Amino acid sequence: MDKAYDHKKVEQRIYERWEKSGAFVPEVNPGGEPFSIILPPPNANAPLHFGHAMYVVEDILIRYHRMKGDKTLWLPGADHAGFETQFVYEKQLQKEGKSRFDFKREDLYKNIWDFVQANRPIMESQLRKLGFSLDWTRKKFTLDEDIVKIVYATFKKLYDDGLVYRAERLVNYCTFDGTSFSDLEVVYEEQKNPLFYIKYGPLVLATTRPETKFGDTAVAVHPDDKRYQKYIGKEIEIETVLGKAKIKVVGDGFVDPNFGTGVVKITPAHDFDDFEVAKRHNLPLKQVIGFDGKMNEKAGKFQGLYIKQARSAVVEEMRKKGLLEKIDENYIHRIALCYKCKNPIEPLPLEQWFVKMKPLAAPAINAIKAKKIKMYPTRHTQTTLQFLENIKDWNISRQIVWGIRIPAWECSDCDEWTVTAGENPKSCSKCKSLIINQDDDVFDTWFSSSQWPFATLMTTGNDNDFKTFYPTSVMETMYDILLFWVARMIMMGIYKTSEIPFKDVVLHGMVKDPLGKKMSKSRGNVIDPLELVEQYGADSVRFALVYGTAFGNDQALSYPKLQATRYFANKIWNIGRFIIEFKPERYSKKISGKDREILGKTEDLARCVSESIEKYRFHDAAEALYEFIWHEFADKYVEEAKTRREVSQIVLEEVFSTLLKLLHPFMPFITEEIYQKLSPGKPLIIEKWPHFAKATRGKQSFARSSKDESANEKK
RNA sequence: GACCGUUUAGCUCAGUGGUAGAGCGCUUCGUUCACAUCGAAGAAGUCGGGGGUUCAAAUCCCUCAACGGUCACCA
Repeated sequence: MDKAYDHKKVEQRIYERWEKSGAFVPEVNPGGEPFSIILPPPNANAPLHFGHAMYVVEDILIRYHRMKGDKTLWLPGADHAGFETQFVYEKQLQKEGKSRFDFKREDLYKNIWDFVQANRPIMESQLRKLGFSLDWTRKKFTLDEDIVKIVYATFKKLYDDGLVYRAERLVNYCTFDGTSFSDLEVVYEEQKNPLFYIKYGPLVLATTRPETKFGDTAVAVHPDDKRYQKYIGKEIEIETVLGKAKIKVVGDGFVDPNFGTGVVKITPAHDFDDFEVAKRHNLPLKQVIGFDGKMNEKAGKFQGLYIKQARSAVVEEMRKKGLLEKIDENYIHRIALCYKCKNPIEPLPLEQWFVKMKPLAAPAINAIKAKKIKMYPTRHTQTTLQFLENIKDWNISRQIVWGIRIPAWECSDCDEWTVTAGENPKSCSKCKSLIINQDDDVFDTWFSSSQWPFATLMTTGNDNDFKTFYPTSVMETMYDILLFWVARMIMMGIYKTSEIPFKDVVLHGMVKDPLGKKMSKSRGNVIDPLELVEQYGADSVRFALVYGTAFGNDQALSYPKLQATRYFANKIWNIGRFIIEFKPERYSKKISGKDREILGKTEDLARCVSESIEKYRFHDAAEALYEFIWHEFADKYVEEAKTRREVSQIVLEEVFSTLLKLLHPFMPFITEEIYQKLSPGKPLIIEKWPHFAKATRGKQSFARSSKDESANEKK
């Protein structure tokens, strides 16, 4: 054996051997209890980031259960990541001086498809380099034909059940990206913007958006506001930048008499509140901003100006006409931004497909409250319930091409929609007209993702997989997509299969840069996990991510910690070297008190590690392993063994072999490599998990209790 | 505005009622015999502030503060 551990000589060779031997497929334990995790599918278009490296905790669970003899499945996949991927692709087009509008729909789709197919293998090889024991024979892609078929069928079922409807509503529209978004994809930012006080005939009102005034169809005041009661229900004459006009005054409780002047302009086509007010008072919708982000013909001479230009132009005109009473320059409010390009989101009226969420949320709420689905750390339960209890209908239409095209056709004769489970309809389902056109839009990528657990297991090619592995045991991902993904999987899973999609939701924290800042491309502080794997070895990176931070908390990437875990790997290597290569002459077959003691403590460690893994307290397990292997086994037992007259090689090897097994889920490569040298034959990955008696030793953590005992010994 | 998280040794962080811990850093010593990627010893903390419960609080309760985050339609 080399004097120091060299991961570069080991990792790839070991991984290939595991994969070829079939160790990753559940059939390796045919008689065991099912244990399954569906890997959150990484975006197919991009290399992995540090969040993905945190999937190491899934590998720990999988390897632990595999060694325990469970029929264990970890199913990998890739996500087409609709808008995200198209966005990346469009950036690339931009560099070439092109835009998506230079291509026909089919060509653009084909190009992105090729782009994704070229990138996907990178991501998959990276998962291998991290040592993840995924069953590659069952890998799925969100655009696989059989997956798409299931997504279509779900949409059809929702439609038939009256849970999907098409309606013209205000949607969150990004005029820069040219698509609408769901509420979750809107981010809010505090900004200081001028608040303009505008004269409306006899009234004055405050607004941040004077350019939308062409879309006003009323003015609202609070019904009890004495100042304005005489106007309610009447029309007032106002002078505008486009000349004289008449406008209705309505009384509505939503108006806060204490804000501004207590008068609000009602612009139903461009404001969510106003849209609701308009519904209550039967006010018309007047759209003055187009989907291109420019003022339309209803804005008169301001037509063609972008929103921001129009705002200053209108303000300037109002100033000239004396319509501007004052400007509050220090007004701070929150404005809606596109989560991706950070430009303002425009509320615009658009016909879209919506999913009625309340009926879907109710059973999900019940499942969580009844503890059929549990969350770790538990604090996330409240967040999820709060979201589900206040849920609104979900806009699932996206105006992009990269995704699953919505299987709905509009009749050009009767305007009725025909929805199918994917097949092309011959004619309109209502009037039988032959002239029908498919919706151009595609599904929100989360709509298909929400079906991932059952969609994958139904399409592995193995008919028993769904029956065997659904509901899955654990859904593990980062907490930032709890609402986007996990909550929706619960709802769609229960809707489609009448069963929960998974039992335990386990959520890891964010890996931040060494200064504790979130990694992001714009900040330029992104660290490639694979570079660290190259430098420190996969085992060290894995262990560093689990060790030293309570599971579920955010952590800053720490180079000292990576170095420490690499030293740890080297320490283990050298313990192995000592036991395997430096056999002194004085070994005996007698088992001494010291031997019995270390055997007992090792059993305690096995219990501690097992219990910690099952409670998703991976950091406890890692710390116990680190402490025991280094400071108990190596520093005390092995050191002392050098000076003893007689040493039991059997105990030495037995304990060490147990330690390798316990450590294997965390550091699979080095443990496998040493294990093969210690006892060539059966791969460690499918060895039996160490046995331990059920009895507990009290509440103290293992690491501490072992320390206390050694302190006592000295006395 | 509501909710959540964090606040413990110089740094990064464990620790949910019973005499304050780890890694890194620092000090001293040792070690040619598995490992200098080693070993032994040590210095270092009013556990954010204040109040309360308890025989006992870093840990439970109340309150305040700072930082981070999530959700919420206020023009």
